[in-house]
Amino acid sequence: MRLIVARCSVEYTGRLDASLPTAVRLIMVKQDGCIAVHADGGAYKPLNWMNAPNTLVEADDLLVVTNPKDERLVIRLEEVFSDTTVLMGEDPGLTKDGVEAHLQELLALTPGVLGEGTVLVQREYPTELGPVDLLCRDGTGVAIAVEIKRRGEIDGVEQLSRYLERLNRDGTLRPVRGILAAQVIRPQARALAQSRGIECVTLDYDGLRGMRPDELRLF
Amino acid sequence: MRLIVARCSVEYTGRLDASLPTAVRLIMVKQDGCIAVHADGGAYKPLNWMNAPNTLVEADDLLVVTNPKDERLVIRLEEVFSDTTVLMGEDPGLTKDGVEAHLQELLALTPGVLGEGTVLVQREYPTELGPVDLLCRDGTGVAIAVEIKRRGEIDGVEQLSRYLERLNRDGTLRPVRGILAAQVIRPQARALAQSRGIECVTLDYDGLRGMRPDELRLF
DNA sequence: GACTCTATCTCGGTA
DNA sequence: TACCGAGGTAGAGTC
Repeated sequence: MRLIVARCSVEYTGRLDASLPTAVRLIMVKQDGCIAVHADGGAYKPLNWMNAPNTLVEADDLLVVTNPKDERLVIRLEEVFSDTTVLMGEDPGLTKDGVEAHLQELLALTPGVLGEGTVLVQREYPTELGPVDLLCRDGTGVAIAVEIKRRGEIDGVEQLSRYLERLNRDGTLRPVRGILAAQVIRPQARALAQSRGIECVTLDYDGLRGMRPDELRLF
Repeated sequence: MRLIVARCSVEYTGRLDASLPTAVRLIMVKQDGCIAVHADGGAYKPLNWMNAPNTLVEADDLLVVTNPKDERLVIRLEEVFSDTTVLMGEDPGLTKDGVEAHLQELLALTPGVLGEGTVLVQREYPTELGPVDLLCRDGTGVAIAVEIKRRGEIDGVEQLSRYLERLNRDGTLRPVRGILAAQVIRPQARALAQSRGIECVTLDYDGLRGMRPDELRLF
């Protein structure tokens, strides 16, 4: 990784046009060729950047980065305060715990929390509009489409509504109940769900984890 | 801005749990207190980060960052290769051209591209659910709600559907046509739009810019 | 503070 | 490659 601290101005042309007047900034050039220009505030977003794959040409006081999609980043260096290169090697990468996929996995193992007698039919049940997270049947045999979210918001209700509309066209499934299952559900999402006859279930991630049959046996 | 290059491991707990095994990385500590940990690949996203406002406590070989939302980032420094601080000052910030707001501006000037005789009634026409980008009337006087996007996706269709549902309750407007106008429109969005009777119009940003009356007069 | 929506979204998965 | 969906989305604007 190459770290340049310099007074510079930057122009980007591509998906839109953006320009950055002169100031002192950090320019990060990474091993894979991608570039980010950071100011001294706001952790996340670079002011300007260019992702790999791209081509970096250095000429005089200019850094010109172009990519196959005809995007172009031009950095004019006006005063370089430091320019150092560090060898870092491969990164082993991040492991995450608690994303939507884990919720789905856990809920698939314990569908009973959606109601006494509920059993799993299929995960990622396909429809024309995309896969339903879980297809279940309740204690009386009625089909349930379950949309799982970490945070239940209005989008999730819309998504489930679209699936339900499609699933209810299928005579072998109809009528299909809808359940939005999430760790927290926003009042607005709850209201919209109710107005469409969609049920809301709040999930307790640690609770679900505790109910996994394989883990129960350990204690 | 403080730049630390170090062999380190990182743990984040908060909205989820994430952990990063030992490797050499760049740790950026910015003036506003926010922190980002970068590997030597992938321009945009830090591996881990913590936005302002937060509290940084440095103790021995640990950097512990906590914020009011009970998120916590712990960086264990195992070998520090460099640790430098640079003064950068305020950044004048980025100016952009070609974002959705510009599309809206241009389309408001040339509503005719939505159909012969179409005229603008109002930009940002308010509804209970938020403002409709453009309210127009077509050549025959029928109202049109226009949702403008750079990229037309399924969310845009949902958004416009909600607006249309509200607008059609208004006797002075009803019936209201819906148009999704975007530079590119995804097939799924197009399909959903069609099933809801919403029309799709593809916009050419440079073309629109060329049609602006004030610019036409220049040539 | 809560809500809404844009984004050069990024990133990962899949067909 | 394009499409689709999740994200610790972030960030800006509004109320």
